[in-house]
Amino acid sequence: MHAVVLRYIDQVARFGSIRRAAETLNIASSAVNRQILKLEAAIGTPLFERVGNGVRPTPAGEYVIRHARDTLADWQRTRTNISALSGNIHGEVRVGTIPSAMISILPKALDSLAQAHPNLKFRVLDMAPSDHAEEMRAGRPDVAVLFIDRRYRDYEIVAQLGAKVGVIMRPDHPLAKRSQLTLTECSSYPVTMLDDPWLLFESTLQNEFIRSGAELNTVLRTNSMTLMKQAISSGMGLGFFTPVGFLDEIRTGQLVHVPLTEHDLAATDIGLFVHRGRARSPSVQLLVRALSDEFVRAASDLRNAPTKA
Amino acid sequence: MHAVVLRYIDQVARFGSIRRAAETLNIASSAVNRQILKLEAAIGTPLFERVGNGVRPTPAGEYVIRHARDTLADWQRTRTNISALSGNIHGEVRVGTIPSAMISILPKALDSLAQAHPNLKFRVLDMAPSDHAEEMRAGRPDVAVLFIDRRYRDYEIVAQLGAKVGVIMRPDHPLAKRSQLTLTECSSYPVTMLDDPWLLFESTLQNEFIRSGAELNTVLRTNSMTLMKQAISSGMGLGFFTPVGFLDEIRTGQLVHVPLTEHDLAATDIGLFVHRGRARSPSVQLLVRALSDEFVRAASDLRNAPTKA
DNA sequence: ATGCCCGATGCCAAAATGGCATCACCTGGA
DNA sequence: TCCAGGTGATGCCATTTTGGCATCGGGCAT
Repeated sequence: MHAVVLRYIDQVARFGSIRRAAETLNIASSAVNRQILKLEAAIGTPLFERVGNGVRPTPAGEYVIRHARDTLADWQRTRTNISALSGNIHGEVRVGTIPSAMISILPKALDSLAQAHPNLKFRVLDMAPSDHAEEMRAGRPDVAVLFIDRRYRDYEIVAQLGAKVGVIMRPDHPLAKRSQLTLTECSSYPVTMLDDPWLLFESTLQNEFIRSGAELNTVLRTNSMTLMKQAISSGMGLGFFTPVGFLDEIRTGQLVHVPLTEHDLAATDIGLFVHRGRARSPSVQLLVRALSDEFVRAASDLRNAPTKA
Repeated sequence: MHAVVLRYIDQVARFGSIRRAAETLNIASSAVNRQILKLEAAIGTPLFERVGNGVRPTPAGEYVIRHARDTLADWQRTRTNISALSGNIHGEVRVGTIPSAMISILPKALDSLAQAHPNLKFRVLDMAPSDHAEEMRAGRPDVAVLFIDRRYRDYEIVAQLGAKVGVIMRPDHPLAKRSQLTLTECSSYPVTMLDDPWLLFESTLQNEFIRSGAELNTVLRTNSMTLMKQAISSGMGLGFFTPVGFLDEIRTGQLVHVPLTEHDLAATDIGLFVHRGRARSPSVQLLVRALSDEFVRAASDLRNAPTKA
């Protein structure tokens, strides 16, 4: 369908080297080189700046590279859509999400889909929020579960969940009966912290949390969510999370969630984002529907087993 | 840059005939035919259904055709953006608009741009509102001035203007001193009507207006806005419009605008729509900025010379 | 200074594309 | 009913495009 030069410039840009791009493309470097030279001649502007040890895109090149990648990605989606016409839902859905959603909401949704559609693939992006923001701005994820940010204009929020950040603890903890808490009230008790606390909050919220966090008695610091859960369950300390990651434990009374009063933290909601242009793709629709269901279930869980009576 | 087959299938779909497409492409029909056959073989699905007197796209074909057109259009925009890097703002901006905006807002904005950027081209689409909706849904216009409709999710509303539909008349008309009017109050006086009244209103509003309009004493019915203006100015009858098309006349006191009380009609606002994905294109930005300025100016005009004291 | 890796280029083979003539088929009108 | 004029498909050939290989000249790091 598409001219080879699209793949060529994509790879060349990725490696910053014509020869290495040619290598991964299983093709002679001269062929790749010539395609680029021809394209530059056709456009009338250099697309890559020749530096000693390779090439680097010019501003014009950036445009062309983006166009090439957009085109190839759109072609991939087109193929997927065509294949879906004959009932074969396959292809890959890219999902960006916060860790909380990876614990319960996302796995349940994926599980319910995986059974019915064995050919459906998912790519879940677990990364730093700054990269999330970058991905969202670039429009790469098809679906995302993130703290609500209206600046992602290419995405529509199709569901949301009031998920105040709060304190997770055992029901027999001294603070478990409170209806709300401040960070300073927690400072007299041992707490556990995700080793990458910025994973949980938007950049504006990080600062306050980290600032207050510095005064906290952090008895455990880990990047393992599993260990974290075990530690909190065994009474090792408090945890700071939205209730979303602990729906099951809260419902069964195993753990308790008490919201924090700090306004900036409490104001955060989790949203289900769908890329506007791809919302009609069958595979995306399936996932969105499954996630919506989980959002509804989570909301009802939070209502029935409120953060504290 | 792009494989010829993109242009081929575009034209074939446009004409519903391989031979005629080949003709307009100045190429042998066999070449076009073969490209399509090859593509179908590569995808594994027929893209066109062969009917006796030509071809018709299959559902899979519709997807591919749309992809091809999107790709070519995006490539065009990419070329434009690259050219803009060297300070040469050119290219074509597609604008969809209601007639009212064509009278004052749009011409002024275009005029101010045409002087500074002689290479900038505009394509203004004047058509039935159903086609407008279709165009907007297909995401073809880059910029649009339309009655606000939140369903156009690919577009962002960057400016709006409270523009209640009302009655336009000479200041010495018996109704000119009123602060508001109903359609029935107008029925005792001669009125003028645009021959295509649906051009002015969203489909949901059309019905009421036309229904009431049937009882009006329509002394003049024309599709010429110029004649319309002359007729109202010479006292031939009332006109039903937003004030937007009559800003100059209202400001100078030549004409008067009295809003209608009918709720559905009065609730309409005019919005400046920009396609989300193309808002950053220099040419689009220029036009949006110029139109925004005109929106502001129009809003101030409406405030200073209110529809009636 | 000397390898080493880079992109550019000349030469040739291979592949893709296009043009022409022709075939088989469908459709609409005598 | 049949014929005329249209359609897409296909075989054959010329042209164009693309790719592979060897090689050149030039930066860059050791």
